[in-house]
Amino acid sequence: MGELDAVLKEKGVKLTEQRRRLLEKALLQHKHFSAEELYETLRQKRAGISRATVYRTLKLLAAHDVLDVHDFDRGYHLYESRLGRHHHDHLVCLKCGRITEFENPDIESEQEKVARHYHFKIVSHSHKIYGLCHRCRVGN
Amino acid sequence: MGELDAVLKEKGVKLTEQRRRLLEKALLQHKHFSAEELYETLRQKRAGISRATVYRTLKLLAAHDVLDVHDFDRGYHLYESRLGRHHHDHLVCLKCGRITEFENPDIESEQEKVARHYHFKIVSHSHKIYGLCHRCRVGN
DNA sequence: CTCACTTTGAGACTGAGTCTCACTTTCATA
DNA sequence: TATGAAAGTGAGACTCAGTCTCAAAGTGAG
Ligand SMILES: [Zn+2]
Ligand SMILES: [Zn+2]
Ligand SMILES: [Zn+2]
Ligand SMILES: [Zn+2]
Repeated sequence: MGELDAVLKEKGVKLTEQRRRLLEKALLQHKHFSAEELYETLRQKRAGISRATVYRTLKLLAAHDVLDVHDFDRGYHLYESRLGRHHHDHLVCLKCGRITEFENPDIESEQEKVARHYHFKIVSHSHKIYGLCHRCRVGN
Repeated sequence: MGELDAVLKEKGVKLTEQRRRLLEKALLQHKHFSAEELYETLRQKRAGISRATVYRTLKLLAAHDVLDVHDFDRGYHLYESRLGRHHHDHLVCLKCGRITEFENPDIESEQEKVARHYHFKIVSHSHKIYGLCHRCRVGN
């Protein structure tokens, strides 16, 4: 966590006690998680962090590129740590909800071509493919 | 509108008076619109359609592929008619909100490769590139 | 007609996320 | 160590897009 501490300090983000406790849990989650899930986990561990702080901190971390935020049409956001990970996009199963990650350099570079064509400066992008995953296809 | 009538009938969707009035307005919008915007327009024209019916009908039309629904991180959805249009994806300006459409066959076919690789059956996809549009870059 | 089925509207309700504001913590400077 | 401005926090009120309820109205086959 010392590394993270440094990363955040560099960005001018104070690592308060609440934020440290939140990060400890958030970074352990090896998959996508929601604000409410995280809040509930922290509440049960008596971590002493309010719902407001959970939402505020997740937003802050996302703004500083420590977390990615995803909207998979569930009515709430899912978060995912970016630390030590490559950019990737997602396949979302409409039946079981399973999320599969993929990386495709050709798509990434085509995007840049598109942006160049429109004189558009890319800041981020979101590419989601919805459908049926391997397991869910079988029954169809 | 006779064509649309046929399209809907075929899908088992009754074209009631309210739905017809909603479609009349929705299909005239040549750009992306929100449910509230549409409701407000209809209300001002005294079209006699409730908010509940607007939301219900938009959902119904989206389910039958008459409309596309987009989430551009505004906290509400935008809709767009699919009738007589090609599939396209979007560039979204973070500063002025402008939405630009693009079509890129290479990205589309790479997506299919990705899906094939994961034995995933694509139903739909959403590809959004966020950043600064041509006009907004100038000031930066 | 008639009866079952569908659609509609007014307004209550939901739920993720934000805001307020009094209180606490942090930290630079004295 | 003292001090005060600035930043962070918690409880709970609030927002607001979207959904639900249920009584009333429309539709349509027989
Ligand atoms: Zn990507
Ligand atoms: Zn991911
Ligand atoms: Zn596409
Ligand atoms: Zn579009």
